[in-house]
This record gives sequence, structure tokens and C-alpha cells, in this order.
Amino acid sequence: MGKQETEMLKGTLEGIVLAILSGRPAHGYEITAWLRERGFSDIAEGTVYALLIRIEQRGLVDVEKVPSEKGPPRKVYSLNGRGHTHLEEFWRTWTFLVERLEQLREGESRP
Amino acid sequence: MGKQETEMLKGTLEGIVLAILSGRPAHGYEITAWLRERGFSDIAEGTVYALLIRIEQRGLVDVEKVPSEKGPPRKVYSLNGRGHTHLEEFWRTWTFLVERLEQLREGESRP
DNA sequence: CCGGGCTATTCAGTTTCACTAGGTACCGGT
DNA sequence: ACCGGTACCTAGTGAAACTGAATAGCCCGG
Repeated sequence: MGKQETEMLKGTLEGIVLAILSGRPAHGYEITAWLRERGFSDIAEGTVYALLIRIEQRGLVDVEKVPSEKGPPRKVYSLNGRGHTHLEEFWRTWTFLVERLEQLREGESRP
Repeated sequence: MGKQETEMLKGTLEGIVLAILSGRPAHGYEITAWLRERGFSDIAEGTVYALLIRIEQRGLVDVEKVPSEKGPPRKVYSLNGRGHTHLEEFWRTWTFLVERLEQLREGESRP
């Protein structure tokens, strides 16, 4: 992945994962696979797990350990109330950024 | 500023500054003021100067020292060829991100 | 005439986040 | 018995932005 994209993901990846979890609960491996399918082709697995631990510690998600039929037990994450609030805040910030950038892209360079 | 915005700016702020400079040359203080006017209300001055030094070292901008009528001499930055290429690359990466996020925002909660 | 206020730049130290590059563990099929 | 797929975790690295200063030139008011 380009270094540029890597840097641009900072702060955004968290929002992306929260958005995924707002749709339905999911476990780490599943989220990683989902991201890969949608074009975030080489986000490292370690990155996703680290992020999940972070948002768990901040109390944005609830966790349930579910035995898996293949492999070790899954940690299934689901967005809780605080998480939803945080996600809304994320979208507001994101929208703000997109609007500013859109303005810049179009008309700028006023004297 | 929200911590969220701070993190989201990583990688983006550089593109923003390059986009500003693609319109016209500018010096650090001017860029900071411009950002503040446009709603990036409390980006630290130090951040902008550090960024300018970074893109100068990467050879994305040319620098000219211009005596100021008030205060110390200004370092006026202008985008060069490499800078323009880098900016185009930035817009491509940005567009990719925006499209992915837009999909996420709409198509929530697919089974 | 000198101190405060504006212009303008620089720097040291900290934090956050994603990446690299592994390792652990459990299961089924060959 | 081993390999490949599922599933999770960790230690160390690097990039970028922040905090909170310091430095420095110029002009104006008291």
C-alpha cells in the first residue's frame, strides 16, 4: 500500500471499523476479510486487532467470546451506546473534512 | 480541536497545504492564517512549519527567502513539478478513500 | 525610549496510530 | 504426521501532529 494511504487512514480506519460494527457484530478476522474485499487490499491483520483492543478499552464496543467450530474462540465485537455516539461524531468530522477538501479541489487560489 | 480530527488530518494536512500552494506561492504564517479562516480553527502553528520543512526536504516545493516589511524574512514556498505530481497522487488516494467511506455510510447493515 | 503586540520562524519532547514480522492455537483433509 | 485455513496476539518501528515553548524583527503608544 502507498505510504500516502497509510497515513491518510490514521484516524479514519477506526471510523470505518465502527461503521462496520454498527451494521452488525463481527469478530476481528471477519472485519479484516471484509476490508480486503472492499479494496483496502493490504491492511495488516495486526492493525485490525490492535484497533479492536483500543476501542474496547475506550468502551466503545462490547465483547463476547464465542466458541468457534474451527480454530480458537472468536471475540465478537458489537457497538454499544458510546460507540454509536462516537461514530456519529466521526461522520461529522469526516463530512467537515470532505467539504473543505472539495472546496479546495475546485475553486481555490484566490489572491 | 477534537482528537478525532487531529488523527484524521494525518496525511491529509500535507495534501491540503500542497493544494493551497498549487494555487499560488505562500509563506508559513499566511498558510496558517488561511487554514484558520477555513475552519481548521486550531491547527498549531508549529505543525504547519514542521510540515513545510518536511515537504521541502522531500523536494516537493521550492523556497525563496523574501524580506518582510514587518518582522523577520519570509520563506515563500511554491509547488514545483514533483510537488504537482505528488498532489495528483494525493487526490487519487483521497478520492479512493472518499468513495469507500461513502459506500460504507450508505449501505449500512447488509446481512 | 522601552515594553507590548503583531509578524514570522524554529525546536524539543510527547502521543497516537498503522506497519512489520513474527508467534500461538485449533481443526480437517491428504 | 503434516499442511493449510481459521482466529487471535505481541513487541518494536516510523510517520505525523500536538504542546509549549524560545527566538527575532519591526512598529506604536505611553
